[in-house]
Amino acid sequence: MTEYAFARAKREALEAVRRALGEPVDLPVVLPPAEVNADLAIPCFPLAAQRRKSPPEIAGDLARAIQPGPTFAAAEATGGYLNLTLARPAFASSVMSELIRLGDRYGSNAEGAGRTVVIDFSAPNVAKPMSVGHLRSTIIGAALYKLHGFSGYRLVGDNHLGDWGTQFGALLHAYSMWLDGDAYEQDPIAELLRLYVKFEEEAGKDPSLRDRAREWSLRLERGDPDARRLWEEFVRHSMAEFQRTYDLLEVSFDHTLGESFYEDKTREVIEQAVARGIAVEDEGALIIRLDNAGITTPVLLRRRDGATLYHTRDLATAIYRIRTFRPARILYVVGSDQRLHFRQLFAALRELGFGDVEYVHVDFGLVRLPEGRMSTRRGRVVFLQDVLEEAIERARALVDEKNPELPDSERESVARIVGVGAIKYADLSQSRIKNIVFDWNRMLSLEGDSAPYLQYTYVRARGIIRKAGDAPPAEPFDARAAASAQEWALIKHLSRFPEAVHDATHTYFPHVVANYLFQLAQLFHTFYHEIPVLQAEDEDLRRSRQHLVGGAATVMRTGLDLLGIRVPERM
RNA sequence: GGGCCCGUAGCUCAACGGAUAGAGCAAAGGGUUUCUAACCCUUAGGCUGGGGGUUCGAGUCCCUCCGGGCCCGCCA
Repeated sequence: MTEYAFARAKREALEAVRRALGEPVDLPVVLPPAEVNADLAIPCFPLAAQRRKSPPEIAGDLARAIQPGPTFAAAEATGGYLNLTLARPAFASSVMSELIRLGDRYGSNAEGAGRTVVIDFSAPNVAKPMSVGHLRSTIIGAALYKLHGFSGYRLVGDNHLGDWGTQFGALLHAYSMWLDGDAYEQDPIAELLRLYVKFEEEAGKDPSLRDRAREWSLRLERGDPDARRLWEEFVRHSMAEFQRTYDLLEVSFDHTLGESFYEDKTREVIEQAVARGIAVEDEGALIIRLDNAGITTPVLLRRRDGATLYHTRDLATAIYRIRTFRPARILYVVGSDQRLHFRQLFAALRELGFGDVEYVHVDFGLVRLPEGRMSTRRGRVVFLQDVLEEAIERARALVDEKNPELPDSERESVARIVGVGAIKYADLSQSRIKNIVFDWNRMLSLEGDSAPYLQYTYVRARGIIRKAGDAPPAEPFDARAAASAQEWALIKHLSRFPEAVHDATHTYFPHVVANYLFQLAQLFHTFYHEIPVLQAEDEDLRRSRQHLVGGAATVMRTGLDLLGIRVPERM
């Protein structure tokens, strides 16, 4: 497997220290703060106690022991830190040739080779429009999908539609009572939403409606043709509606196997649990106790009335995935309000003998409105489609203003790329753990720390390359193109892209990549402002700077692609 | 009542246990005859919710209190 220049430098730094000490110590290798004139630093404090020497003494000894060589040009001690300065020409040239050689594969690795990851994401509920709440799972899941692909995993993206359960009983009943045929004809999902809200209102006044809903629910489960036909119609209408949103988001799935797909697979789960002796009757229901795993709330496999529950279906789903895809890892990109549910699910799977799969609940905070939690039932909800359309509209207004000379069709496509990118970036640029209070202006921001800022970086870089006529990259890389602070900072940052990708994949935090790219954008804009490329003093320098610009463009495009964000050539 | 998560500049957020905690927005000022100003450069802004502890070193780990969010067998 390839070791990138930055990782190699860190490894060599440690090895140099080990050689100097004559023993295999393990120390952190960190980046010195900006005001320190060095490229890597090793804190020597942990060595002090055992050696009965002060950290500055040890750092000083090490600095003297490490002679300038092909990797490090200088070593010096500042306080308890050993500060190392990279040999610029060699390092710059390594980074640049990696970039040329790998192109848009730069940053990728083969860690996942031969392993399969199943990613369960998006999973909207049928018969309801997607709200901005569903955006998170969809976008975080899509990013993790690409990130794992970049690490060589075989990928299975599965949209686990909420197309089953008691809510369909309510909907079927409401449909039978209050359907407005014309409205349904016009916009089926809007009418189904109205029916759902209506049912909740009426059931609040007359609880016996819940019994009607249960009856419909039972008819559906038993395969009653009328109930079944309507349900299939609801699913079909919903899928068509979802597809419009997925098209805009440019998200796709390898499978869309909703909960209903597993309905006939729950019996085997129950039998297996009973056979293994882990399922027990309790108050008429069938449960799995998880006290051994430190979980006091048991999993419910079967209700008193014989119906299965979502836990049962989730178990059947996991088992089906394990048998069908043989995954090393299954990711569930689902909100943190379901943490307990997944702890239970994973513990139950281990009890059932499926313990050799790595299960991860990639949880994220809720999207709330300023006035409180979103509630479809109470009409307090922001629809995803509306947000996307508004974003594209705002982006279009801006393109029209900034670049009226672009052809109409290009302005349209730029508006889409920028608008949708802004939405995705607003979500992916912050840690997924925290709750988000939805704010139109914040989510649709097109300046500062936002997708367009990063896209504009690419556009500027591409502008230079285009004007230069796409000349082949300069090799060897001219050392003078790493001489200024701006150039050197940019090169060093480019060298850290593989690490950012790696960290994001391992922690399931796409924002690590987003933050990396934002920094890249800042460094590039500063570079762009102060370092002439096309007007460089001579041909060698010009071509090497051009090469650097090209590398920044490639990394920006690759990184944004991993986040599911596209780049325009002009904007 | 029990459990989990969050609390960092006015606002929204970053920060593998490492040096003087950084950005964006908002505020004040400056920059375009030179590769796209959706940009760049200044300035100002902090007891990292409070209090204890562990560590050479804590925004980060542990305990506790306060504030907010979420969850706690017959919904998903």
